[in-house]
Amino acid sequence: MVKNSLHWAHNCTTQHNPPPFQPKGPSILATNLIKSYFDKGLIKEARMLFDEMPERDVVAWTAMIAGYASCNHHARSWVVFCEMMRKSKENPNAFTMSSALKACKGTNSLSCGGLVHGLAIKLGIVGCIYVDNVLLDMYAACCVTMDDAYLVFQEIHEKNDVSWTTLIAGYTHRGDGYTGLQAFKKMLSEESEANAFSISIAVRACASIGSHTCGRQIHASVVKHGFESNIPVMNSILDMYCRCSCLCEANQCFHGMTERNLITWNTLIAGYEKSNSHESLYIFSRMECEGFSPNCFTLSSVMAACANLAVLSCGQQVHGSIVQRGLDGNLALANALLDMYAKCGNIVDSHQIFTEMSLRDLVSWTSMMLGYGSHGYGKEAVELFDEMVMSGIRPDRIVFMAVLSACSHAGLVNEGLSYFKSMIGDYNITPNQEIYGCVVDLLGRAGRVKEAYELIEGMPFKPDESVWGAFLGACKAHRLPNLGKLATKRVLDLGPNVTGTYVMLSNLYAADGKWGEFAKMRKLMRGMGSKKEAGRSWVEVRNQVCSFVVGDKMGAHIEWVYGVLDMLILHMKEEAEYVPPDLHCSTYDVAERT
DNA sequence: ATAGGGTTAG
Repeated sequence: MVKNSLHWAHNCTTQHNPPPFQPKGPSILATNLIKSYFDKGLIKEARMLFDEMPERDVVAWTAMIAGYASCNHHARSWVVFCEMMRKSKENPNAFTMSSALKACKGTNSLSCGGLVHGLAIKLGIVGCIYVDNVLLDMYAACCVTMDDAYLVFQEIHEKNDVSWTTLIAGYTHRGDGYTGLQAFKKMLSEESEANAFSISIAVRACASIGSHTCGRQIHASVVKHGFESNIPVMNSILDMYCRCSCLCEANQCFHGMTERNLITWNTLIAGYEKSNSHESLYIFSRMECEGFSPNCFTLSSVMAACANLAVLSCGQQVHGSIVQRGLDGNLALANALLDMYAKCGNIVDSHQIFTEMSLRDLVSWTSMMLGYGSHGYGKEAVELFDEMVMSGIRPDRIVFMAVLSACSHAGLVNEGLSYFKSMIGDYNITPNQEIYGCVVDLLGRAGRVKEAYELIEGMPFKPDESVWGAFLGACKAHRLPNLGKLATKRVLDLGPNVTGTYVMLSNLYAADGKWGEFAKMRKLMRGMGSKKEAGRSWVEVRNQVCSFVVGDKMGAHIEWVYGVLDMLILHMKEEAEYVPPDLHCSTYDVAERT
């Protein structure tokens, strides 16, 4: 009774005569502090303060929801939103909604996002540009198509820069750079001027469709409008040149930048990784000299470069550095590591990384299967594929390619064919040139050349060089020069880039002992002035990678190479009565594919 | 007091 009347008295005084220095209700100070804790990444401190607040209003709740979302703790952000819906007497406002929708986007949860959308309509807070823009973003990120996102976009009465950028990013991030660029052009023609945000994503769109022509145009307008000092804009231009294989321009761009951040370096390192891994590692060392500390992105490109160069000891050093920095829980890095060990010939460590991973994605499984396949463990790769499907991961075209090529190398023809059928029938994946190439290779290696030919004839599109190349390989292996000749004719019909085909055909004649035809073909090739780069092999001797071609007699440290090769041959002989070809004086295989 | 878009890894 006393308590009740006191409570009443308290309410009475605050309502009629509010004391100026003791504001009732939740502390504005505490809410401010929660936000600044999150800004500094002090998540636990923010939570503790929030838990200690005796009263929480919408603003305090929203600060928590927004804080978690901004620190990429999207699931927690959503939990707090749900808690607020149960406990708070106040309704969420537009601020709350946009934060909650950001969390839905972050957890990729369309159902939650739809729920919030419905609630926003019920409470009458759609039409607020902040809410509409993030709704657009959520639908763009969570839906299979852009249809719903575009509906939201159309409904926005006064579209601003953010609406346009979000729309363009929606198309571009799902790989439809073409529509993204169209939207960018529409934005320019309709109302808005380009800003740094829309330019960055438009340049990304150019990169994704491989159009350095469009990219260069936007680069020119960047110079004209004075965006050259904006680092994200310049980073995306740098990335565009790298992805379009314009490494000269990329270099110019990089050196012209007055200010660089870690992403700038990462972009260049990743840009060089595929085409020039040596240079990529050199850029990495320069980056460290200039005082930048590598992160997950840097190290995964560096690891890929080590894998390409097959420098095991280097890769192991980077592995050490990853553990040292506490980054060994990173999924992409673990994927890069297992790929590196496999490509450096160390399938045991590769598999160990795979087993120790607490989380695996499609890339992890694919890399492990490719590793198994290239080491001749076809059966293990097939088992891994089934295990992956059992664990609930839906295979894509690339993982099918991995398992098909593993089957092909291990002679598991019927298994491979059944995966090919399952890919089309169960997963609705239409085979492309590479997949057909794999299946032709699968049949061809097993000597089922006629079936391979029938498969090619039944393809719904024109087979390219890779498909005919696989077929030619089979003709050579099974000594079918006439069929090979026919296949060669078909490749030559395709266009001018055919040096590899001549090499294969000439080797086909050689394998069949038709030295006259062989010589004729080689003469023809010399006349064309074309050169196919010789396939190289390599061994690591005393921490050095020694690379050589078949029949090499004058490479650096060639005596080491032959020493290792002799040792390998000895091992093989002991293992399986293997009879090696005469490696030291191979005459016709100089430019053979490896 | 609380909310928005852009750049890097297979």
